[in-house]
Amino acid sequence: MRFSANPVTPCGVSQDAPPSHRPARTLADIARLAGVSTGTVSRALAGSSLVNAETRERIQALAAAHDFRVNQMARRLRTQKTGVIGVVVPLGHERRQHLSDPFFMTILGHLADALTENGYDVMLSRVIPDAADWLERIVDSGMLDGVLLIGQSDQMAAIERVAARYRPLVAWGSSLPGQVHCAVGTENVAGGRIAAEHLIARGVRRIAFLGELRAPEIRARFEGVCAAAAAAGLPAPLQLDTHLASEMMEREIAAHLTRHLDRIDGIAAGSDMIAMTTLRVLADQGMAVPSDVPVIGYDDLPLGLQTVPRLTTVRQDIARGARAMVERLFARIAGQDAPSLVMAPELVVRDSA
Amino acid sequence: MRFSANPVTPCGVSQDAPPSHRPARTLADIARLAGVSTGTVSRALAGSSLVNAETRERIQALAAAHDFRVNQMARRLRTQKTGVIGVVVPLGHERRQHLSDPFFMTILGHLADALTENGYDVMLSRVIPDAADWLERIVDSGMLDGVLLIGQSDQMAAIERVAARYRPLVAWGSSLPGQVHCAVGTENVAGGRIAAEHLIARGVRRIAFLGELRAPEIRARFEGVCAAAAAAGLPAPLQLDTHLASEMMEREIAAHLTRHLDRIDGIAAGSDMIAMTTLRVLADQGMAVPSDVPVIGYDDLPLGLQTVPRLTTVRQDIARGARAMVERLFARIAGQDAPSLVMAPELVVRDSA
DNA sequence: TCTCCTATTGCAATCGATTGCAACAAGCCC
DNA sequence: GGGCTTGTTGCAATCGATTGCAATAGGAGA
Repeated sequence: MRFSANPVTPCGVSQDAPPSHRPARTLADIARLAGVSTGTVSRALAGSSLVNAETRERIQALAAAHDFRVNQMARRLRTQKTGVIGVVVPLGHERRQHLSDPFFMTILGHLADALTENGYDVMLSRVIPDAADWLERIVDSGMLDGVLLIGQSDQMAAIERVAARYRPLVAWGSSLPGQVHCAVGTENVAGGRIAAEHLIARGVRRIAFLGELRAPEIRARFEGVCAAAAAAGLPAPLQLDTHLASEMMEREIAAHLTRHLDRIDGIAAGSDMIAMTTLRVLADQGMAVPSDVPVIGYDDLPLGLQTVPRLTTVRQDIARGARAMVERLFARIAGQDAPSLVMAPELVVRDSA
Repeated sequence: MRFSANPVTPCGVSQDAPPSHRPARTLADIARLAGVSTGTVSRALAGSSLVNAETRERIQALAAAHDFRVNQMARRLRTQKTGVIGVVVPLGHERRQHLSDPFFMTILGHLADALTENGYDVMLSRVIPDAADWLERIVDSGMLDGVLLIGQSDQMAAIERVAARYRPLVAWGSSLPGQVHCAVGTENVAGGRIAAEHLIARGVRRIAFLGELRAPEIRARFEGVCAAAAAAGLPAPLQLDTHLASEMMEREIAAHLTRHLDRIDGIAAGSDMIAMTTLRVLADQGMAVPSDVPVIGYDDLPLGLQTVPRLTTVRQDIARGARAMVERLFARIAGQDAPSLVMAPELVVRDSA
């Protein structure tokens, strides 16, 4: 805690000096005090060179003394720029998935960093797309200069519809051929293939894939896993639905494994969170990873470094993806065009497979 | 993915029917179309009983057909209610701590849920309090109906100063005697004592505390640990600074443990994230938990269920805390008074201690 | 038929800033 | 001294909605 030399109150907290005058709420208040018009005050506070340097400083001092700050609502209405970017998490399938899902949070953190560094505020919405026009409501609210979507969920149709007329919109997720909206993501089919090939190289022959297929990303990863298995002449992988809501995930995986563990010898998880939960369940069941059954994840969350054993996974460069999303969004706000980005996934071999 | 029966484009996405008319942007557009005044349109869209049911429906239909949505900026300027709550993460010490810290994210998720359920939007700010008036800028921006602070960091003075005049402000964190701002948190001294007592009951005699003391919460937990040790006639615990930025944490803990492991026989961590990283480091160093050295965390994050061994910890009921913060904030927005809340921490015994 | 009441609707002020344009003074040159 | 530039400042429209009050029409009641 920082203690200053000021008098200290009973709670052990120093009080900075209060402003000596009563606060002013509007430009007009300051204008009256300074004996000028509101226009001049507005220009002075904006640092415009149109106003005399002396008056400008006098007005700024006055504003500071009355700790005046311009009303952003009014300013933004007038200038038609809000300085706010919406970061939206659509939970189409998986309504129970919590906002605290580590993948969301990792990418949200990077997005928030990039946006605040550029002077934008972040408006966070976790929406359950009940109404068909959920995205229209967001983009047409007049509150936002642009929108970033974390994941497409099962809302491709709604996103495409809006993107056709609303430019400053960028999504994290898949780019399908012919898609009009700008998306940043990794090549999920290739990623799935890489994961499976790694398992196969370790001698796995009967792969289980944990994850459900309604989200396009997860479905693509599964397709990659299937392709690799087919190419190696192995039987088709066993696909086991796994919901992302953390409360249910552990029970569900445990049930899957007790039922199917004798029929498989390696696990490709649809995400790192699924993989981490799987490690936990396997430990409970007395199975050793990777010697009894190797496990590979997908995402490369920082948390994967903390597990025992450390998670082998397929890396999506989330930090780079977030930067790319913000770059593309700014380009689109500036009226330029910005194409989708598909990043190559990368195998990260640690200890679990 | 949901496929509808509509014609399908090459990207495999169905196109919903576009609106048949060109979109209307303002109330005045709709008013012209309907042959009424903007006032009537405004009332009609608000569902006011002042306008004839027939006209009301006609206007609503018109608005829907031209997919019109009222400009929130203008509406909010006029009504002086923004419908937005700021959720602010001050990073005073620990500037490098990332927004993706699981504790932040867990509480943020709960706050966001509670706020959106009540029809509020969430504006997220991660601020590094360089300027002395960082909080004034936020509360006086005119964009927010209220502010929730996640953690007080080392900014007690700034928070107290603003809280003295700005009512709708609630913080997560400590309540010090005489404090004017409303805080919701747990009794950290008691929590620290509980943790240490549990270790001591397991036979630990030389406790190490991992965490740095600039944040008031962590400091209080350490005081509790010290009190318990003193009460049991044990030597003073060894306090080891641990930064919260995840990149540094593992290296730092590893360095601490190689230096001091022979002098301690039990570890109380300042937070669950520190505890989880400690488990990971101990596994690397070939130490068994809890038989060689027990480890206890603090927070009870959902992630603690996923570690091997499962984390023994001191529970803060984050969900309840988040609900309490939102309740108190709403009370304050409504002009009522709302006192601070100090919740009792609770020991959660799992496998790590 | 006249008055009064009620159900609708329009008018215009208002929220608090920004900004193009006009106005004005001082200074300069010829 | 008149015309012109330059540097400042004020005026007033504007952003897009909300809302108190006035105005109107039509019907009911006496």
